[in-house]
Order: sequence, then C-alpha cells, then structure tokens
Amino acid sequence: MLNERSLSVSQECAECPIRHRAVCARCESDELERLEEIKYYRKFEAGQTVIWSGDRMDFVGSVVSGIATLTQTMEDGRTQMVGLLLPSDFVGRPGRSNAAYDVVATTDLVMCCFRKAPFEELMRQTPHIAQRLLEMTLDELDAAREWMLVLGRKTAREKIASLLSIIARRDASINMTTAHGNIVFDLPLTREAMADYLGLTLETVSRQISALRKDGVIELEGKRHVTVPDMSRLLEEAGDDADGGVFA
Amino acid sequence: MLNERSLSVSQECAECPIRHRAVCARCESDELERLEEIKYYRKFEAGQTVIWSGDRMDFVGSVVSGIATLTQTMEDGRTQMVGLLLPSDFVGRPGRSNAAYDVVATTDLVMCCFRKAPFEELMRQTPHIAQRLLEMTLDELDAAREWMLVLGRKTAREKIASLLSIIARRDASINMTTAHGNIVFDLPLTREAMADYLGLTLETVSRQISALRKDGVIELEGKRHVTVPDMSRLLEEAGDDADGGVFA
DNA sequence: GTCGTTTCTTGATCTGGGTCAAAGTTGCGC
DNA sequence: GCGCAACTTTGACCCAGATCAAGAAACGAC
Repeated sequence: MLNERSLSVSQECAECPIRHRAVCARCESDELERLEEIKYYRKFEAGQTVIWSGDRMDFVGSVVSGIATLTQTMEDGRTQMVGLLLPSDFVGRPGRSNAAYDVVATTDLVMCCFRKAPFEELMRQTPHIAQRLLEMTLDELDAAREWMLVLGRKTAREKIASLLSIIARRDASINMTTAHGNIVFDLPLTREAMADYLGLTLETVSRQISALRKDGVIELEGKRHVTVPDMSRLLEEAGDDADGGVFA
Repeated sequence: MLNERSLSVSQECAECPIRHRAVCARCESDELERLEEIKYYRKFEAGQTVIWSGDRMDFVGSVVSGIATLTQTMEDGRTQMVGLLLPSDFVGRPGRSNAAYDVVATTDLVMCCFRKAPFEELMRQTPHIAQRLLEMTLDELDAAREWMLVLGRKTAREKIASLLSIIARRDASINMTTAHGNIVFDLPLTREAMADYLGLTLETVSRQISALRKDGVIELEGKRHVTVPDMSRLLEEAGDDADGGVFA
C-alpha cells in the first residue's frame, strides 16, 4: 500500500508516534522501510488487558491513541500502578522476553507494535534507535522518581492535585483550553485507578476530589469532566512550584 | 603511568566499575584508551554532597566504592530518597547539563568520573555504550517501579524488611555469609536516611527495626551491624515471594 | 421505560504511623 | 578520662487516611 505508507512516513507521529519519537527524526528511508515491515497495529477496548505480568512478550511498541496503565500486584491483592502510558509512550523492554507488569487499557487503545526480534536486530544496526530509546527511558526514570516523591511524602490532597496536573499537562491531545484560559479535560481513569496510582483508597480519592471542587480548585461536570480555572493554583496545591516545576 | 593503566584495563571492574559494566565488555582497546583519557577519580567523605539538584553537572560517572543517595526535596523540607547508588551504579544523564537530584555520599565514596562532553562524543561513536547504558537505565527504571510499590502499598514493617532485603542482596561487596548460612552486613544508612527512602519518619523506622529484632527476624549488634538468620523469613516479612521475587 | 451493574459519594469509626518529648547510646576531640 | 554532639530508642498522644457501610448516580441491556 504505497499510499498508506507514504502517508504515515510524511505525517510522522499522527499515525504512529514511535516513528516520530524514537525513530523517524534521524532515520534513513531504508530504515523506515524495514520498520514498516515489522510493524503492526493492535486495538484494545477499555478494560482489556494488553498483557499480564510474567507473560511472554514478543513485541515492543508505543501507544498511538488511548491510555494504558502499568500495574504491579502483591499476592494479597494490593496493587500499585507504576506507569501511565499516554500516546507516544513506549512499552516493552528490548532484551527481556517476559512482561514485568500488567498492562491494561483504561480507554479504547491503539498500539503500534514491532515484532521484538527484528526490532532488536534493527536496533543493533541503527545506533540512534538505541540512543533515542535511552533518552525516552531516562525520561521515564525521571517520571518514576518524581512519582516516588508523590507516593512517599505528599498528602492525599497533594497527590490528587499532582495527578490532575500531570493529566492536564501531559495529555495534550485530550486537553482543551477555553476562551477564558481554563484547562478542560476528561479524566481517563476511574477513582479506583487513581487510587492505585496514588497509593490511596478510592474513598479517599473521591473525598479529596470533592474537597478540591468545594474549594474551587477544580470544577466538575458529571464524574469525569474537569475544568481547571487556575492552573497555578492547582500546581500550588500539588506542592510543586507555581511555575510548573517537576512536571513542566 | 603505563603500569597503572594496564592494571586497570586488565582488572576490569576492580578499579572502576563502569569500564566493566557500561563499557569494557565489548570495547576495543583504542576505545578503552580514549576512556582513560577523559577519566578521573573523585573522593568524598561520608556526609559530603557530591552535587546539588539544579547545579551544573559536567561529568557522568559510576560508584567505585561506598554508597551515595539521590534525594529530592520539597520547598517545605520534606525529602524523598529516589535512588541508592551502590558500587558500579551509574550517575548522570547524557544529554542533560544540570543535576536533577541531590547526590550525597552516605559513606566514604570513590567515584570514577568522565568529562561529559567527550563521553557523549565517545557514546555517539561507540554504539554499544549507548546500548549498555540503555540496559542499565532500564534496570534502574525497574528498581524505581518496584520501589513505587513499596512506597505506595506496603506497611512500615514491610518497608523496613524490603529495604533490609535490598541491602542484603545488592551490596554483595559488604555482605558476608557466616558458617551457619547467616547473612551479615553493616547498615550503610542512618535511621533518618532509611526513613527518607521509605517515606516514613525516623521514629517509625527505629520502632520497626526494634520490632523485627524482638520477633527474631533480624539480630542487631550495636545500631548498625545486622545478622539475618533466615533470609526467606525476611523476604516473607517484606511481602515478596519467599524465593526472592522482585529483588532477585 | 425498568432492572441490574458499575461507579461514585458520603458518613461513622478505627488505626497505623506521625508528632512531640525525653532519655539513652555511641563516638570523637581534647 | 570528660564533655559534647550526633544518632537512636522509647513513650504518650493525635490525626490523616483506611475501613466498614449505606446510598446515589450513571449507564447499558432489554
């Protein structure tokens, strides 16, 4: 399909973010063609599990649209989310054959996957792919470490404000800014998923969201539709610097 | 100093772990020589700060001996440790010019450093350095995510047991196994540093260590010298699988 | 529409770990 | 040795967030 391919090549990340974020920017056209050959799409419905921790994982890939979560579970059922995958985020680990975490689609999800063995082979031959993956992994490591501060030292209210800040900032594809400068978005997570991310219970999440609404930090329409009238106020509630700080 | 260099080249990680972990294994001798040229050692005393968050950081490097910590601090003084650097661990981020965290030596510390600009240049020319750094960064990311589960979902007692498990397992250079199969080591961290790692207060750390001792999970001589009579018991207390699970 | 299910909110109560306070221990400099 | 400082332990009390419980709201299937 010449037409489809040339479209995806020219439009960079519109169709498949990894081509832009991890590969495209510096790829020669023959490398792009080889990526095309090992690439395929997978679609999941909200709630579906992409892969279970421990399962064999013979692909790597990135999120095209939708949101997925990485979670760990203890034997007694306690769970902790350890990553939130937004469009363009990379999944999978070159050099490891089994998944380390449960990956679950929390909204309808489209992923762009590459078969692992040929991807690794291509990586060996194409140095800047490894360099790009290193950059992305370092970004993820920074995000994980920021999250350790949230989990270890912030109050429930600060945790909620931190999560809302991240969603408001990172998921630019969903966000909208109104004429009044408000930031508006739909929460892509249930209260329970938020609790799993924040190390809280869903009841505490619900209470703190109600409290933030009562205090005018956010506005809520229904259960999911959020308006942030003053982003710096939200960041202040999150315990970050007003100018954005860590999640900038 | 021909003698010194040939010693360090032949002994691999004895003198400078990065040469083994990140570079040596697959380096040609001319690459090793170029590393030698940009390499230097830095020594720190226990308690000294290696670098402050936000400071310009014109080197990368790895820990040769001793232990350092990465910490984040909020404006109001709350601090969270986000990384524990043991011998062979890598510090610094290619492509970033300022430190993201405070790096503090908690014991006397020797680091093997490389000037950043030439290291990055060498990395550009030597693909397997980027690949090795990618592997190491992915390991760190896994460790950070394991730690998110500890911070978010474990009880104080489980947190302490988890930390003791990590130290017992990872710091093989300090550990000793007695004739009876006991694991023996000296805690490299103060109660306060443990609290900062675990998202607890130092009082809670102290109480839980006392409780573990009273329950026979560990034995203590003085404040720092720990004996673990039964590692699987400790892992059980940590909430991990008895066979080692996540920190294996 | 109604029923059933899932998600969310709110209230009442409990408790693990934080806070405040005091005393004990260790080690170093002189 | 003594004195001081840093670190650690222990106790008493408190509170943020967990737990238990009951409804309310949203959404689909029929």
